[in-house]
Amino acid sequence: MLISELSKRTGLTIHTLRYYENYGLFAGAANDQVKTNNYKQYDEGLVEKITLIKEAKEIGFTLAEIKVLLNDWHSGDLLPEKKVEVLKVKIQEIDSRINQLKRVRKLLIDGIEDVKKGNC
Amino acid sequence: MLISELSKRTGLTIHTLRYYENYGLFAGAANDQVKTNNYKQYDEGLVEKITLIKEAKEIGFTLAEIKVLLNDWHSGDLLPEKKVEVLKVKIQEIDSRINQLKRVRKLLIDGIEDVKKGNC
DNA sequence: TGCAAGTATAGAGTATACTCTATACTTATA
DNA sequence: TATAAGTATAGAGTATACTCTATACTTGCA
Repeated sequence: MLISELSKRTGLTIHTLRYYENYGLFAGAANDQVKTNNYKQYDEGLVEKITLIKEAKEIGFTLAEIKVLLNDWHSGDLLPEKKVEVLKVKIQEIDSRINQLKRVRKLLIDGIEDVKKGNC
Repeated sequence: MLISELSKRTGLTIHTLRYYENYGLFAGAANDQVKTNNYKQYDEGLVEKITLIKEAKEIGFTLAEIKVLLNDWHSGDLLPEKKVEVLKVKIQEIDSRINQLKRVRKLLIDGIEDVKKGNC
């Protein structure tokens, strides 16, 4: 598909997609058969990949972190044990974020109690 | 206390503290008795307040959101019911963040299974 | 064929949140 | 009393992640 369809499918603007492509998060490829233009084709699988990028960003990973993760993942030279390890580290990061959110959640719950008791 | 101590107590640099103060997240006050300088005094309670700011930032709230929250909180004209409501909204935001993290966590767990099964 | 719409590339501009520098004044200490 | 360290203010610079503009070429459709 061309970039405008990729944009529709992912909900990201063409500008953002081009920014991500230049950043190195993914790549389209011009069709060698077509000599008249340099239009890039993006394949189906990218939709899921970009959805993952969006999700990772929303939970607080930076583009730099996401890039490393994706590149490690797709470089053939990462052994299965290494892949499992990479995932486990990310899971730990997520767990500590969840715990931090729970701590703040508790502070807010306590805040409600305080307000109800007229303590503030 | 003066700004350098506030910096030590909160772990934020003097620059960052001044940035936050200019941004309107809190304020120190010069001592009227002292005419020779304009050094600002920051009181004890600020340490906790700034710790809260740090925590809120880490879980993804922007300075703008934090400012609104703090200002609402300390403006006398917020009724207790309103305060409870503000807190409940923030708790919901935290809950949806936790759920998003759990979704991604599950993706990663599935990823480990896939690697172990040799699916990728 | 004309022309609107799509694509590519390069580069400028923006928002957020710092981070650093310069300048000037004040305080503490050897 | 010099001088190093601390403080205040203003403003410039930086990093991240876009977002927009300009330019030029290509394609699709009336």
